[in-house]
Amino acid sequence: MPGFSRILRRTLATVAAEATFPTSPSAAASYLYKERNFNRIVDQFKKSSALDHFRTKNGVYENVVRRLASAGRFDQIHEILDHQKGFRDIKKEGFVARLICLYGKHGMFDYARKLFDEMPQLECDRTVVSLNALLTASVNSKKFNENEALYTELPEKLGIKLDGVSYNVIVKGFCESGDFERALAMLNEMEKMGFSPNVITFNTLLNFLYRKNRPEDGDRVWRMMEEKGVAPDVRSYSSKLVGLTSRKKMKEAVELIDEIKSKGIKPDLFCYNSLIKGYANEGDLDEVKTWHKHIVKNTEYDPDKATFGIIIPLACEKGDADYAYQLCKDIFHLGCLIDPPTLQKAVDELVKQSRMKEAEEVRLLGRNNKYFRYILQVPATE
DNA sequence: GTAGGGTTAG
Repeated sequence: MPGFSRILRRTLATVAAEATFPTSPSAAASYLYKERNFNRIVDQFKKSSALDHFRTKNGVYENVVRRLASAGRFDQIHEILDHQKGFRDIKKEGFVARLICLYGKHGMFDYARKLFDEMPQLECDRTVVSLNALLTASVNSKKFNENEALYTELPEKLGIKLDGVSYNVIVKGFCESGDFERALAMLNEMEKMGFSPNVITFNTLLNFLYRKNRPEDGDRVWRMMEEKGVAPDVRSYSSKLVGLTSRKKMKEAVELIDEIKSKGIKPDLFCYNSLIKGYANEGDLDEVKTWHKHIVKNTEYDPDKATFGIIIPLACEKGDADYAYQLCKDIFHLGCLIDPPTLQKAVDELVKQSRMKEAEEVRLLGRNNKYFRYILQVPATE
């Protein structure tokens, strides 16, 4: 009875976890990454927060808050973040800025604002750092347009001067709300205030424009960046690549890859995946295979979830079951994440071609995935 | 410790 033994093992593991209450910050963190029960997570998170070093581990905070948010457990997000007020770090602005951002990432702007307003009572100084965190929270909560006062009136009211970071957040806000003209106007505004747009400012704009299919405006900003003597980095180029590949300008995209290299910049997985996506959109399985091989052989990167998510559906569509099957094995060999629907497509294609043994194998790989147990359907064999 | 890419495990 495999089902029963699994339940038994899980129960024993839980008992063991409770018995060996993690007292070191990193043990506490790794417990929280693994724990699946939200009530236990919240409880354990609050206890762990008492450990000084635990509170420096932003990764666990991000992870736990994100998981709670995707389960809609916003009360519990507030519960664990509000609990942080009981520790001395709450007097440190950087720590509070982190909390403000955490609220903002999941649409909880009102909580972010409340915490910002409470900072004086918490004996925590407010500078441009926490103001920027609040601005970021309003952008991430998509409340940017409603919150113009955050960058117009609030700085003056508190005697805080905006800095370059602030302007980059404001530019992002206008991009997110689709207002390219105001985003551009903000470049002039920031220069007037003595802050030069940097590569982050330009990348924010380029990413928005090329992704939203506005290549002419993208190229305009690119020229502006060159005029200002700001050197593009790999992220600038990968935005430009998206602009080319989404318009199926594959020849230019490949040339751009060479240009990147000639500048001494290493194209990263984002670049290669966008190239592969372009070829996949054209249904060109041969080119997709070529670039997949290129990643494996000539770069330091491993194909990732995004790569497989593009290639497997195409391989299935083209009826190349061998390739799809090989890719599925690669996923588990690399221990990488994959969307269940993608994997299901591979199973379906194998079944369609009556390759039941391989279909079953992929199904089992899905079930034993180290990150997640996928329940994949494969018709029972007679 | 606040700013830029595509996802993210209930």
